[in-house]
Amino acid sequence: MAEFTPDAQTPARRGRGRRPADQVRAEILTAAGELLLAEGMAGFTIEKVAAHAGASRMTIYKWWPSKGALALDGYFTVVAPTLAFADTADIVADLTNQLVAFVHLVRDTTAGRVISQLIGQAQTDPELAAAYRERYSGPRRALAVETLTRAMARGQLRPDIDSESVVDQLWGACYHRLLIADLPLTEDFARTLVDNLIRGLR
Amino acid sequence: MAEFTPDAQTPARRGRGRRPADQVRAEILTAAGELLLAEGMAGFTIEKVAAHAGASRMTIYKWWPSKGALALDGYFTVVAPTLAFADTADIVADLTNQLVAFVHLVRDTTAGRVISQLIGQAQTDPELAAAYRERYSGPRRALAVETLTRAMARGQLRPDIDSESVVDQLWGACYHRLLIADLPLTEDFARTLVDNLIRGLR
DNA sequence: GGTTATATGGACACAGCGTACACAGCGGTG
DNA sequence: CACCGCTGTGTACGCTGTGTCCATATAACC
Repeated sequence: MAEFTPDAQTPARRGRGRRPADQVRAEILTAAGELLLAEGMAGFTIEKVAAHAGASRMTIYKWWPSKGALALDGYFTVVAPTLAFADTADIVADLTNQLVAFVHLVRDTTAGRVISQLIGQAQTDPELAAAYRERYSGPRRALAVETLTRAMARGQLRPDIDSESVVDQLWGACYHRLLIADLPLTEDFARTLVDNLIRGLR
Repeated sequence: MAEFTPDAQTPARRGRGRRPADQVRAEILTAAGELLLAEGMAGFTIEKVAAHAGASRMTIYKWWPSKGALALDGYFTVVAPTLAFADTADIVADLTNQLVAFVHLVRDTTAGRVISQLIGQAQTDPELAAAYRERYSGPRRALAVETLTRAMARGQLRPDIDSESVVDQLWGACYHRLLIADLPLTEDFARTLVDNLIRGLR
Protein backbone atom coordinates (compact mmCIF):
# COMPACT_ATOMS: atom_id res chain seq x y z
CA MET A 1 0.00 0.00 0.00
CA ALA A 2 2.56 2.54 1.07
CA GLU A 3 4.53 3.98 -1.80
CA PHE A 4 8.24 3.56 -1.44
CA THR A 5 10.82 6.11 -2.46
CA PRO A 6 14.07 4.22 -2.50
CA ASP A 7 16.41 7.11 -1.93
CA ALA A 8 19.99 6.16 -1.18
CA GLN A 9 21.03 9.67 -0.27
CA THR A 10 18.41 10.55 2.26
CA PRO A 11 16.60 7.52 3.65
CA ALA A 12 13.36 9.47 4.11
CA ARG A 13 11.24 6.56 5.21
CA ARG A 14 7.56 6.78 5.56
CA GLY A 15 6.15 3.31 5.44
CA ARG A 16 5.45 1.53 8.58
CA GLY A 17 6.55 -1.99 7.85
CA ARG A 18 9.75 -3.77 8.49
CA ARG A 19 13.03 -3.08 6.76
CA PRO A 20 15.99 -5.48 6.67
CA ALA A 21 17.61 -5.51 10.10
CA ASP A 22 21.17 -5.24 8.79
CA GLN A 23 20.33 -2.25 6.65
CA VAL A 24 18.68 -0.43 9.51
CA ARG A 25 21.57 -1.20 11.83
CA ALA A 26 24.07 0.06 9.28
CA GLU A 27 22.15 3.27 8.71
CA ILE A 28 21.87 3.89 12.43
CA LEU A 29 25.60 3.35 12.93
CA THR A 30 26.48 5.67 10.08
CA ALA A 31 24.13 8.33 11.38
CA ALA A 32 25.56 7.93 14.88
CA GLY A 33 29.13 8.33 13.67
CA GLU A 34 28.33 11.35 11.56
CA LEU A 35 26.38 13.03 14.30
CA LEU A 36 29.25 12.36 16.69
CA LEU A 37 31.81 13.97 14.42
CA ALA A 38 29.51 16.87 13.66
CA GLU A 39 28.22 17.79 17.09
CA GLY A 40 30.27 15.86 19.64
CA MET A 41 28.90 14.01 22.59
CA ALA A 42 27.06 17.07 23.84
CA GLY A 43 24.59 17.09 20.97
CA PHE A 44 24.56 13.33 20.61
CA THR A 45 21.09 12.09 21.54
CA ILE A 46 19.19 8.93 20.67
CA GLU A 47 16.46 11.05 19.21
CA LYS A 48 18.76 12.85 16.80
CA VAL A 49 20.40 9.62 15.70
CA ALA A 50 16.98 8.10 15.07
CA ALA A 51 15.84 11.11 13.08
CA HIS A 52 19.07 11.27 11.10
CA ALA A 53 18.90 7.56 10.27
CA GLY A 54 15.20 7.69 9.47
CA ALA A 55 14.60 5.04 12.08
CA SER A 56 12.51 4.83 15.20
CA ARG A 57 13.98 5.25 18.68
CA MET A 58 12.50 1.91 19.66
CA THR A 59 14.75 0.18 17.19
CA ILE A 60 17.83 1.76 18.69
CA TYR A 61 16.78 0.81 22.20
CA LYS A 62 16.32 -2.73 20.97
CA TRP A 63 19.88 -3.10 19.68
CA TRP A 64 22.03 -0.90 21.91
CA PRO A 65 21.97 -0.95 25.70
CA SER A 66 23.10 2.62 26.25
CA LYS A 67 23.87 5.87 24.55
CA GLY A 68 27.57 5.29 25.16
CA ALA A 69 27.55 1.91 23.45
CA LEU A 70 25.88 3.43 20.40
CA ALA A 71 28.35 6.28 20.34
CA LEU A 72 31.34 3.96 20.49
CA ASP A 73 29.94 1.73 17.76
CA GLY A 74 29.20 4.76 15.64
CA TYR A 75 32.69 6.10 16.15
CA PHE A 76 34.27 2.85 15.00
CA THR A 77 31.96 2.73 12.01
CA VAL A 78 33.01 6.12 10.72
CA VAL A 79 36.61 6.35 11.88
CA ALA A 80 38.26 3.19 10.64
CA PRO A 81 40.65 2.24 13.40
CA THR A 82 44.08 2.66 11.85
CA LEU A 83 45.99 0.78 14.48
CA ALA A 84 48.97 -0.10 12.30
CA PHE A 85 52.24 0.20 14.15
CA ALA A 86 55.35 0.75 12.09
CA ASP A 87 58.14 -1.44 13.33
CA THR A 88 61.54 -0.64 11.91
CA ALA A 89 64.79 -1.46 13.63
CA ASP A 90 64.88 1.96 15.29
CA ILE A 91 62.81 2.08 18.44
CA VAL A 92 63.28 5.82 18.94
CA ALA A 93 62.03 6.56 15.43
CA ASP A 94 59.12 4.14 15.79
CA LEU A 95 57.92 5.64 19.05
CA THR A 96 58.36 9.17 17.79
CA ASN A 97 56.50 8.47 14.57
CA GLN A 98 53.63 6.83 16.37
CA LEU A 99 53.31 9.64 18.88
CA VAL A 100 53.53 12.33 16.23
CA ALA A 101 50.87 10.55 14.18
CA PHE A 102 48.67 10.37 17.25
CA VAL A 103 49.16 14.06 17.95
CA HIS A 104 48.15 14.91 14.40
CA LEU A 105 45.11 12.65 14.50
CA VAL A 106 43.98 14.32 17.67
CA ARG A 107 44.76 17.86 16.63
CA ASP A 108 43.95 18.00 12.95
CA THR A 109 40.75 15.98 12.81
CA THR A 110 37.55 15.91 14.81
CA ALA A 111 38.63 12.55 16.20
CA GLY A 112 40.39 14.23 19.11
CA ARG A 113 37.24 15.92 20.27
CA VAL A 114 35.26 12.72 19.96
CA ILE A 115 37.86 10.65 21.80
CA SER A 116 38.08 13.10 24.66
CA GLN A 117 34.31 13.29 24.96
CA LEU A 118 33.98 9.52 24.83
CA ILE A 119 36.50 9.24 27.65
CA GLY A 120 34.63 11.96 29.47
CA GLN A 121 31.33 10.16 29.13
CA ALA A 122 33.01 6.92 30.22
CA GLN A 123 33.73 8.47 33.62
CA THR A 124 30.05 8.19 34.50
CA ASP A 125 29.10 5.26 32.26
CA PRO A 126 30.73 1.99 33.38
CA GLU A 127 29.54 0.08 30.34
CA LEU A 128 31.05 2.61 28.00
CA ALA A 129 34.27 2.57 30.02
CA ALA A 130 34.51 -1.22 29.73
CA ALA A 131 33.76 -1.15 26.02
CA TYR A 132 36.32 1.59 25.44
CA ARG A 133 39.05 -0.32 27.27
CA GLU A 134 38.22 -3.55 25.54
CA ARG A 135 37.88 -2.28 22.01
CA TYR A 136 40.06 0.82 21.82
CA SER A 137 42.63 1.53 24.50
CA GLY A 138 43.41 -2.12 25.24
CA PRO A 139 44.42 -3.09 21.70
CA ARG A 140 46.36 0.13 21.18
CA ARG A 141 48.24 -0.36 24.44
CA ALA A 142 49.03 -3.95 23.52
CA LEU A 143 50.56 -2.88 20.21
CA ALA A 144 52.74 -0.31 21.93
CA VAL A 145 53.91 -2.81 24.53
CA GLU A 146 54.70 -5.25 21.78
CA THR A 147 56.88 -2.71 20.01
CA LEU A 148 58.73 -1.94 23.23
CA THR A 149 59.22 -5.63 23.96
CA ARG A 150 60.78 -6.23 20.57
CA ALA A 151 63.16 -3.32 21.13
CA MET A 152 64.14 -4.80 24.46
CA ALA A 153 64.79 -8.14 22.76
CA ARG A 154 67.00 -6.35 20.24
CA GLY A 155 68.97 -4.83 23.08
CA GLN A 156 67.93 -1.25 22.26
CA LEU A 157 66.32 -0.77 25.65
CA ARG A 158 67.19 -2.01 29.12
CA PRO A 159 65.75 -5.50 29.51
CA ASP A 160 64.26 -4.79 32.96
CA ILE A 161 61.99 -1.86 32.13
CA ASP A 162 58.24 -1.97 32.72
CA SER A 163 56.80 -1.48 29.24
CA GLU A 164 53.33 -0.70 30.50
CA SER A 165 54.51 2.23 32.57
CA VAL A 166 56.41 3.56 29.57
CA VAL A 167 53.22 3.50 27.54
CA ASP A 168 51.53 5.61 30.23
CA GLN A 169 54.43 8.05 30.14
CA LEU A 170 54.19 8.49 26.37
CA TRP A 171 50.56 8.18 25.35
CA GLY A 172 49.22 8.95 28.80
CA ALA A 173 51.12 12.22 28.78
CA CYS A 174 49.47 13.10 25.46
CA TYR A 175 46.04 12.18 26.77
CA HIS A 176 46.76 14.36 29.76
CA ARG A 177 47.25 17.37 27.53
CA LEU A 178 44.26 16.39 25.43
CA LEU A 179 41.93 16.04 28.39
CA ILE A 180 43.19 18.79 30.67
CA ALA A 181 44.78 21.11 28.12
CA ASP A 182 46.76 23.31 30.44
CA LEU A 183 49.29 23.31 27.65
CA PRO A 184 48.93 22.60 23.94
CA LEU A 185 49.54 19.19 22.42
CA THR A 186 52.28 19.73 19.86
CA GLU A 187 54.59 17.66 17.73
CA ASP A 188 57.55 19.02 19.68
CA PHE A 189 55.94 17.86 22.87
CA ALA A 190 55.72 14.33 21.47
CA ARG A 191 59.38 14.35 20.52
CA THR A 192 60.38 15.68 23.94
CA LEU A 193 58.50 12.86 25.65
CA VAL A 194 60.56 10.23 23.87
CA ASP A 195 63.75 12.18 24.42
CA ASN A 196 63.12 12.56 28.16
CA LEU A 197 62.66 8.86 28.63
CA ILE A 198 65.46 7.69 26.37
CA ARG A 199 68.15 9.99 27.68
CA GLY A 200 67.02 10.15 31.27
CA LEU A 201 66.81 13.35 33.21
CA ARG A 202 70.36 13.47 34.51
CA MET B 1 8.05 37.24 64.19
CA ALA B 2 8.79 33.81 62.87
CA GLU B 3 10.32 31.51 65.41
CA PHE B 4 13.69 30.25 64.36
CA THR B 5 14.94 26.77 64.95
CA PRO B 6 18.65 27.12 64.58
CA ASP B 7 19.39 23.53 63.70
CA ALA B 8 22.89 22.90 62.50
CA GLN B 9 22.20 19.27 61.68
CA THR B 10 19.21 19.51 59.41
CA PRO B 11 18.36 22.98 58.15
CA ALA B 12 14.62 22.16 57.81
CA ARG B 13 13.48 25.48 56.50
CA ARG B 14 9.95 26.55 56.31
CA GLY B 15 9.70 30.28 55.98
CA ARG B 16 9.62 31.90 52.67
CA GLY B 17 11.52 35.10 53.08
CA ARG B 18 15.10 36.00 52.79
CA ARG B 19 17.89 34.33 54.70
CA PRO B 20 21.45 35.59 55.03
CA ALA B 21 23.06 35.25 51.65
CA ASP B 22 26.36 33.97 53.00
CA GLN B 23 24.64 31.31 55.07
CA VAL B 24 22.62 30.07 52.14
CA ARG B 25 25.64 30.04 49.90
CA ALA B 26 27.61 28.08 52.48
CA GLU B 27 24.85 25.54 52.93
CA ILE B 28 24.50 25.07 49.19
CA LEU B 29 28.24 24.57 48.80
CA THR B 30 28.37 22.05 51.62
CA ALA B 31 25.42 20.17 50.21
CA ALA B 32 26.99 20.21 46.76
CA GLY B 33 30.27 18.82 48.05
CA GLU B 34 28.62 16.12 50.10
CA LEU B 35 26.36 15.08 47.27
CA LEU B 36 29.36 14.95 44.97
CA LEU B 37 31.31 12.69 47.28
CA ALA B 38 28.27 10.52 47.94
CA GLU B 39 26.87 10.01 44.47
CA GLY B 40 29.44 11.34 42.02
CA MET B 41 28.71 13.53 39.05
CA ALA B 42 26.14 11.08 37.71
CA GLY B 43 23.68 11.75 40.52
CA PHE B 44 24.69 15.37 40.92
CA THR B 45 21.75 17.53 39.92
CA ILE B 46 20.76 21.06 40.79
CA GLU B 47 17.50 19.75 42.14
CA LYS B 48 19.16 17.39 44.58
CA VAL B 49 21.59 20.02 45.77
CA ALA B 50 18.72 22.43 46.35
CA ALA B 51 16.72 19.82 48.26
CA HIS B 52 19.73 18.76 50.31
CA ALA B 53 20.56 22.34 51.21
CA GLY B 54 16.95 23.23 51.93
CA ALA B 55 17.19 25.97 49.37
CA SER B 56 15.34 26.79 46.21
CA ARG B 57 16.74 26.09 42.76
CA MET B 58 16.25 29.71 41.84
CA THR B 59 18.85 30.70 44.40
CA ILE B 60 21.38 28.33 42.90
CA TYR B 61 20.73 29.59 39.39
CA LYS B 62 21.24 33.10 40.66
CA TRP B 63 24.72 32.44 42.06
CA TRP B 64 26.22 29.76 39.83
CA PRO B 65 26.27 29.87 36.03
CA SER B 66 26.39 26.14 35.44
CA LYS B 67 26.23 22.78 37.08
CA GLY B 68 29.95 22.32 36.58
CA ALA B 69 30.79 25.55 38.36
CA LEU B 70 28.69 24.52 41.32
CA ALA B 71 30.29 21.10 41.41
CA LEU B 72 33.80 22.51 41.34
CA ASP B 73 33.00 25.01 44.08
CA GLY B 74 31.41 22.27 46.14
CA TYR B 75 34.41 20.04 45.67
CA PHE B 76 36.78 22.71 46.93
CA THR B 77 34.51 23.43 49.87
CA VAL B 78 34.60 19.86 51.11
CA VAL B 79 38.03 18.70 50.02
CA ALA B 80 40.45 21.27 51.34
CA PRO B 81 43.08 21.57 48.66
CA THR B 82 46.19 20.18 50.26
CA LEU B 83 48.59 21.47 47.69
CA ALA B 84 51.64 21.50 49.95
CA PHE B 85 54.74 20.34 48.14
CA ALA B 86 57.56 18.96 50.25
CA ASP B 87 60.87 20.30 49.06
CA THR B 88 63.88 18.60 50.55
CA ALA B 89 67.24 18.48 48.90
CA ASP B 90 66.44 15.16 47.23
CA ILE B 91 64.48 15.60 44.03
CA VAL B 92 63.90 11.89 43.54
CA ALA B 93 62.44 11.51 47.00
CA ASP B 94 60.33 14.66 46.61
CA LEU B 95 58.81 13.56 43.32
CA THR B 96 58.24 10.02 44.56
CA ASN B 97 56.58 11.21 47.76
CA GLN B 98 54.32 13.59 45.91
CA LEU B 99 53.27 10.99 43.37
CA VAL B 100 52.69 8.32 46.01
CA ALA B 101 50.60 10.77 48.03
CA PHE B 102 48.59 11.57 44.92
CA VAL B 103 48.07 7.88 44.20
CA HIS B 104 46.78 7.34 47.72
CA LEU B 105 44.48 10.36 47.57
CA VAL B 106 43.00 9.08 44.36
CA ARG B 107 42.74 5.45 45.39
CA ASP B 108 41.86 5.54 49.06
CA THR B 109 39.34 8.37 49.13
CA THR B 110 36.34 9.30 47.07
CA ALA B 111 38.32 12.24 45.72
CA GLY B 112 39.60 10.14 42.85
CA ARG B 113 36.13 9.38 41.60
CA VAL B 114 35.10 13.00 41.88
CA ILE B 115 38.20 14.28 40.10
CA SER B 116 37.79 11.86 37.24
CA GLN B 117 34.13 12.72 36.85
CA LEU B 118 34.84 16.44 36.99
CA ILE B 119 37.41 16.01 34.23
CA GLY B 120 34.89 13.90 32.36
CA GLN B 121 32.21 16.55 32.64
CA ALA B 122 34.73 19.19 31.60
CA GLN B 123 35.06 17.50 28.20
CA THR B 124 31.62 18.79 27.26
CA ASP B 125 31.48 21.88 29.50
CA PRO B 126 33.97 24.55 28.43
CA GLU B 127 33.30 26.73 31.45
CA LEU B 128 34.01 23.88 33.82
CA ALA B 129 37.16 23.04 31.87
CA ALA B 130 38.42 26.59 32.18
CA ALA B 131 37.60 26.74 35.88
CA TYR B 132 39.31 23.41 36.48
CA ARG B 133 42.47 24.49 34.73
CA GLU B 134 42.55 27.82 36.46
CA ARG B 135 41.79 26.70 39.97
CA TYR B 136 43.03 23.12 40.19
CA SER B 137 45.35 21.72 37.57
CA GLY B 138 47.13 25.01 36.87
CA PRO B 139 48.30 25.68 40.43
CA ARG B 140 49.26 22.05 40.97
CA ARG B 141 51.26 21.99 37.76
CA ALA B 142 53.00 25.21 38.72
CA LEU B 143 54.10 23.76 42.04
CA ALA B 144 55.53 20.69 40.37
CA VAL B 145 57.38 22.77 37.80
CA GLU B 146 58.78 24.90 40.59
CA THR B 147 60.14 21.86 42.38
CA LEU B 148 61.75 20.61 39.19
CA THR B 149 63.25 24.01 38.49
CA ARG B 150 64.84 24.15 41.91
CA ALA B 151 66.34 20.70 41.38
CA MET B 152 67.77 21.85 38.07
CA ALA B 153 69.29 24.87 39.81
CA ARG B 154 70.87 22.54 42.35
CA GLY B 155 72.37 20.53 39.54
CA GLN B 156 70.39 17.39 40.33
CA LEU B 157 68.78 17.38 36.90
CA ARG B 158 70.02 18.31 33.48
CA PRO B 159 69.61 22.06 33.05
CA ASP B 160 68.05 21.78 29.60
CA ILE B 161 65.04 19.60 30.35
CA ASP B 162 61.49 20.75 29.68
CA SER B 163 59.89 20.69 33.13
CA GLU B 164 56.36 20.89 31.80
CA SER B 165 56.74 17.74 29.75
CA VAL B 166 58.13 15.93 32.78
CA VAL B 167 55.04 16.88 34.73
CA ASP B 168 52.90 15.32 32.01
CA GLN B 169 55.00 12.18 32.15
CA LEU B 170 54.57 11.83 35.91
CA TRP B 171 51.15 13.14 36.86
CA GLY B 172 49.74 12.75 33.39
CA ALA B 173 50.64 9.08 33.42
CA CYS B 174 48.74 8.71 36.71
CA TYR B 175 45.73 10.55 35.32
CA HIS B 176 45.88 8.24 32.33
CA ARG B 177 45.47 5.21 34.57
CA LEU B 178 42.83 7.00 36.61
CA LEU B 179 40.74 7.98 33.59
CA ILE B 180 41.23 4.98 31.33
CA ALA B 181 42.05 2.33 33.92
CA ASP B 182 43.39 -0.35 31.65
CA LEU B 183 45.78 -1.05 34.49
CA PRO B 184 45.58 -0.26 38.19
CA LEU B 185 47.10 2.85 39.73
CA THR B 186 49.52 1.57 42.34
CA GLU B 187 52.27 2.92 44.53
CA ASP B 188 54.78 0.79 42.64
CA PHE B 189 53.62 2.36 39.41
CA ALA B 190 54.33 5.82 40.82
CA ARG B 191 57.84 4.77 41.85
CA THR B 192 58.47 3.22 38.45
CA LEU B 193 57.48 6.45 36.70
CA VAL B 194 60.16 8.41 38.54
CA ASP B 195 62.69 5.64 38.04
CA ASN B 196 62.06 5.44 34.29
CA LEU B 197 62.65 9.13 33.82
CA ILE B 198 65.63 9.49 36.13
CA ARG B 199 67.60 6.53 34.87
CA GLY B 200 66.53 6.67 31.26
CA LEU B 201 65.48 3.67 29.30
CA ARG B 202 68.87 2.55 28.08
C1' DG C 1 10.94 52.90 60.11
C1' DG C 2 11.20 52.73 55.17
C1' DT C 3 13.53 50.86 51.22
C1' DT C 4 15.87 47.56 48.77
C1' DA C 5 17.85 43.26 47.90
C1' DT C 6 17.07 38.53 47.79
C1' DA C 7 15.37 33.75 49.30
C1' DT C 8 11.25 31.14 48.88
C1' DG C 9 7.41 28.07 46.99
C1' DG C 10 5.00 27.20 43.08
C1' DA C 11 4.10 27.08 38.27
C1' DC C 12 5.31 26.74 33.41
C1' DA C 13 7.36 25.00 28.94
C1' DC C 14 10.82 22.10 27.09
C1' DA C 15 14.06 18.27 26.14
C1' DG C 16 15.47 13.66 26.54
C1' DC C 17 15.03 9.09 28.36
C1' DG C 18 12.86 4.73 28.73
C1' DT C 19 8.70 1.92 28.13
C1' DA C 20 4.36 0.24 26.22
C1' DC C 21 1.09 -1.04 22.70
C1' DA C 22 -0.87 -1.89 18.25
C1' DC C 23 0.16 -2.39 13.57
C1' DA C 24 2.85 -3.64 9.27
C1' DG C 25 5.79 -6.11 6.41
C1' DC C 26 9.56 -9.82 5.74
C1' DG C 27 11.12 -14.65 6.17
C1' DG C 28 10.66 -18.94 7.34
C1' DT C 29 7.63 -23.42 8.05
C1' DG C 30 3.98 -26.63 7.06
C1' DC D 1 -0.44 -21.04 -0.50
C1' DA D 2 -1.48 -20.08 4.47
C1' DC D 3 0.40 -19.26 8.63
C1' DC D 4 3.23 -17.38 12.28
C1' DG D 5 7.32 -15.43 14.51
C1' DC D 6 10.52 -11.78 14.24
C1' DT D 7 11.30 -7.07 13.89
C1' DG D 8 10.75 -2.15 12.38
C1' DT D 9 7.26 1.71 12.70
C1' DG D 10 4.22 5.23 14.68
C1' DT D 11 2.32 6.99 18.64
C1' DA D 12 1.54 7.79 23.28
C1' DC D 13 2.71 7.97 28.21
C1' DG D 14 5.29 8.86 32.59
C1' DC D 15 9.50 10.33 34.54
C1' DT D 16 13.45 13.30 35.55
C1' DG D 17 15.95 17.40 35.06
C1' DT D 18 16.57 22.12 33.12
C1' DG D 19 15.79 26.92 32.83
C1' DT D 20 12.62 30.67 33.62
C1' DC D 21 8.88 33.26 35.46
C1' DC D 22 5.98 35.01 39.17
C1' DA D 23 4.13 36.83 43.86
C1' DT D 24 5.37 36.91 48.47
C1' DA D 25 8.05 37.28 52.64
C1' DT D 26 11.75 38.96 55.12
C1' DA D 27 16.69 40.23 56.21
C1' DA D 28 19.91 43.88 55.62
C1' DC D 29 20.84 48.56 54.87
C1' DC D 30 20.10 53.60 55.33
